[in-house]
Amino acid sequence: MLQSAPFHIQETNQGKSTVKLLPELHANLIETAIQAAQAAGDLPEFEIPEIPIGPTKRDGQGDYACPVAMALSKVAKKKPRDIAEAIVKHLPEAAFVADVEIAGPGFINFTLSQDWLRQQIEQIIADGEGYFSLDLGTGRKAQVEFVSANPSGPITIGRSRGGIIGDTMARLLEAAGFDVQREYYFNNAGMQMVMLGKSLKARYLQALGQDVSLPEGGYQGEYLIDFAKEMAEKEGDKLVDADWKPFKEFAEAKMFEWIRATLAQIGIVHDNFFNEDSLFQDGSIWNVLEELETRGYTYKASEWEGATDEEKAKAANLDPAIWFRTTKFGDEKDRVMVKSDGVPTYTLPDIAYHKNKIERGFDIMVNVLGADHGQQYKVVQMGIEALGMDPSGIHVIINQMVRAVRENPETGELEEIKMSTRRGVYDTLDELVEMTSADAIRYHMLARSPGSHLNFNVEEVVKQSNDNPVYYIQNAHVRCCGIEREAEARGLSDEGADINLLDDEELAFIRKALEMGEVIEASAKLYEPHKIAFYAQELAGTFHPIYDNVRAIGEGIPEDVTRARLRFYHAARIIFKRVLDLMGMSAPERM
RNA sequence: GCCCCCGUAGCUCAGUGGAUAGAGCGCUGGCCUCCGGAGCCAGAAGCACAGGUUCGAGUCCUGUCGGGGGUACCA
Repeated sequence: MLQSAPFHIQETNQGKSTVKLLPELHANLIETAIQAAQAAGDLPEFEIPEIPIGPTKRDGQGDYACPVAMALSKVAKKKPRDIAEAIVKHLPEAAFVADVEIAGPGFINFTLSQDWLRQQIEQIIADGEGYFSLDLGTGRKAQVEFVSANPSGPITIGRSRGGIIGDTMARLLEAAGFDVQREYYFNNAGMQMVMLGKSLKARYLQALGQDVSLPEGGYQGEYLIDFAKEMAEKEGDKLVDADWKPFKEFAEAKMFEWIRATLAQIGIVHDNFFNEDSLFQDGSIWNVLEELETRGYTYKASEWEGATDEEKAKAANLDPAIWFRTTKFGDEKDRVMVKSDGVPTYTLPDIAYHKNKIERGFDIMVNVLGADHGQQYKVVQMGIEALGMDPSGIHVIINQMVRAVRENPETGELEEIKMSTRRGVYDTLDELVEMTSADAIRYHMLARSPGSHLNFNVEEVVKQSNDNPVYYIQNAHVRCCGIEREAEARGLSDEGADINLLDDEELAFIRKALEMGEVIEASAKLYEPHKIAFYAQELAGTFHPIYDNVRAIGEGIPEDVTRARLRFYHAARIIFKRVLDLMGMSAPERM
C-alpha cells in the first residue's frame, strides 16, 4: 500500500519510482545548484557535504531552511552570504517551491507553493490513510521485541512503558514500509519460574487446608491464591506429592493468558511468543555454548580470571562455573554463562535467542529493554560477535524506569507511590486501565523520550478535562467528524470542491500535516517513537485555531466556499485518523 | 569504586551543531448570536555548574555537583 505525495514520485533510470520527502527534495535542489555553480565557476571545487535542511520555526523564514552556506564557508573560502547567492543563482525550478530567499547570516529559505499545497489536499483524500506511507523499508523485514516480562506476575505500569514504545515503534516501521513482526520473548525458563512453581505449590497445599508457608523469596501476590484454588478444584489432592513442575506449567499457562489479555486492553497484540524454554529443549543453548568453547571464548573456573580478593573470597566455596570471556570485547569483567550447579544464567539463552532471530532473516531487530537490563544487551552483542555473526542489525531502545507519583495533598509535592503487589496501590496495568483509558495511558507513556526518567502522575492521567493533551488531539478528529455530520444533515457535500477557494490558514495546516512523513522517517531511522506523540500535539495545535476562525457552514458563507472548506476538513479528518492510528489510539467521532 | 542514563519554565516534558530555546499543566487577563468550549487569544517564567572544540553549543568533549539503573553464579 505505497502512496505518492507529499513527496514527489521521481522516476529513476531504472524506471522505478522512489518516494521522497520534502527535505530530501530540497536538498537535491541545492546539491544540483552547487554542482552547477561549481561548473560555472561561481563556487570553487570541493566535496559536497550532506545538505542540512529542515522545517522552519517562525514566520518570515519560509517553510524549509538550509544553513549549508555557513558550513561551506571554510572550504569554499567565501562569505556564507556569497555562497548562498551562488547557490540560489543556479537553483533549478521545482513545482513545490514558490520562493527562495537568503536571510540572516546565510540561510537559504524556501517557501512552498500554495498551489502545490492545495493539490496535496486532493492527494490526501485520494490516497486515504495510506497517504503517509513510505517505502523506506520496502522488501525488508523488521522485528520488534517488547514487553518480554517474566510470566511470574501481572504486567506492571513500569513494564507497560516498554510495551507501548515497542508497539508504537512497530506501527512506525510499518508506516515506513517494513514488514514487521511483533515478538514477545517469553521467559519461561530459569530460577524465577521454578520459584513460581514452588510458590504455587505452597498456595495449593494451603488451599487444601494444609499449614504450609511460602518458600523463602517466593511470590506473594494474591493471584497465586486464586490460581491455587482453581487447581485444587480441578485436581483435588492428586498433586500433593508432585514437585514444582506441574505447578509451574499451570501458573505459566494462566499468566500467558492474563498477560495477553492485559496487553490487548491497550492495543498491544504480539504476532509471536517465543518460548525461552524451547532453546533448552531443542539444544540450541548447548550448541551456542559449544561454539563459544570451540572459538576459545569460554573457560571453567570458580572465579573469573581478573577476580579481586573480595570476589575470590566470595567464590571460595563454589564449584567451577563456565565463563564467557567478554573482556575480549572490552567488558570490565567476564560473565558467568553456566552456574556452578550446571544451570545456565540468562546470558546463554539470550545469546541463543538473538542468534535465532538473526537466522530468521530479519534485516533489523529492535529490542525494547528497561534500564535494569541496560547492560545486558552489550553482553548479547558480544556473544553474537563471538559466534562470528553480525550484530549490526540489532538495535536496542532502552527506556528508563517509571516512577508512579502523585501529589501529596498537604505539601503539594510529588511523591513516589511505592510499587507493591498488594491491591489498592496503583501498580498494575489492569488497575490503571480501569481508572483511566487505554488512550490516555498510551499517550502519556509515549510522550516522553525513552531516555527520560518518567514520572507517571496517575491523577494527571486520570483527569478527564481540557488539561489533558490526549483529548486535545482526539478532539481535532471529533471536530472534523462533527462538521461532516452537520454538512450531511444539511445536505451539503465536498464533491466537486474548488480548492482554490482555500486560504493561507488552511494551507498552513496542510504544510504541517506534510511533516508527518518526516516524523515517520526520523522515528524509524533513529528508533525514537516518541516523536510522533509530540508531533500529534503540534498538529492539533495548528488545527484548533483554524477550526475557530474558518467556519465551513453558516449564514453568509457562499456555498462554493463551504464546499471547499468541507474538502479541507475532510482531508484533516484523514490526517488525524492516521496520526492517532500510528500512536495506537482511537479516533472517536464524538466525545 | 567502576559502567550506562538523566539534569531545560513552579510541575511534567520536547528540542537532526544553526536564526529570537518550545508545548502541556499551574498562574494572570480577555473571548460563548458557536459546524460540540475537552476550544480560541494574550501575558509572566527556564538550558545544574566550570572549562574546551566550532563561523555557530541546550545539543559535541573534559571535569564538578545532583538523581536513577547496573556492577560474577536473578532476569
